[in-house]
Amino acid sequence: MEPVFKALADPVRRAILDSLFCKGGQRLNDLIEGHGMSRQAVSNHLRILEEANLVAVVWKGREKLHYLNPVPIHEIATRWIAKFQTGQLEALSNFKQSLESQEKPNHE
Amino acid sequence: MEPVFKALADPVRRAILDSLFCKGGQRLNDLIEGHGMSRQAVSNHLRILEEANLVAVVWKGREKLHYLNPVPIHEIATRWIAKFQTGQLEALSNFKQSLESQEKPNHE
DNA sequence: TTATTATGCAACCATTTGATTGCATATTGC
DNA sequence: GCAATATGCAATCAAATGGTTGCATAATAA
Repeated sequence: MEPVFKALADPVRRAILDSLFCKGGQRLNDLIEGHGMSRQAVSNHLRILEEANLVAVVWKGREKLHYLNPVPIHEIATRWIAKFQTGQLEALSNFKQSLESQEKPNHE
Repeated sequence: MEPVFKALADPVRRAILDSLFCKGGQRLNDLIEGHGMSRQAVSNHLRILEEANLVAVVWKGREKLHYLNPVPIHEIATRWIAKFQTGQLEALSNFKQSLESQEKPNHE
């Protein structure tokens, strides 16, 4: 889970995921276009995405085809974010309670 | 949105969010316990969480009370993650298609 | 075979990040 | 007022990050 959060923290990597979402099976050279950076820079980002299992690769001869793997994102959504969603009312309740008592502090 | 992703990338900050989810209104000194780091280190993390609007604060005298704000997490879920969820079948389709044609490359 | 294409690996560098320490400010309680 | 408490600000430093360049390897194409 940790590598997924780290991988998603970079806007270039999120853009790569967007690109792979729209069109799967792109090669490294395909993904370079539109990011204004060197091949190695994009390659490094792809490595981080692969290590987080966000991108799956298929070698076809000398070409490395990249595909978005949506599973880790789904897990973030269900295992981590969902927790805060269900508790949303409770958290807001905590917050509002404090606002109400804000004007008379230390009234014990 | 960018500051939210950055803020969520650090495990200490996610632990702080967990703690505030369980118990809202904690002070800085409360949040220090259990992380094994200095007050300033926790304070820096809290600043990043505040800048990402993930944590709301209420001053009460000399005490700064911290509350989880679940809204940015909800926005990540609906505006960013949801996109990949709806396209999950399509992404998997892309991936499987490539696996099927993997054994006979360059057959055009 | 030879040139071209697609990619990986390694070294290097600048910037950012995460943490610590020391000092300053403001509020509370005696 | 004065000590203790709660926090912020600034300087410093090590480590991680993001990028570039140069060279190496492997597969395709002429």
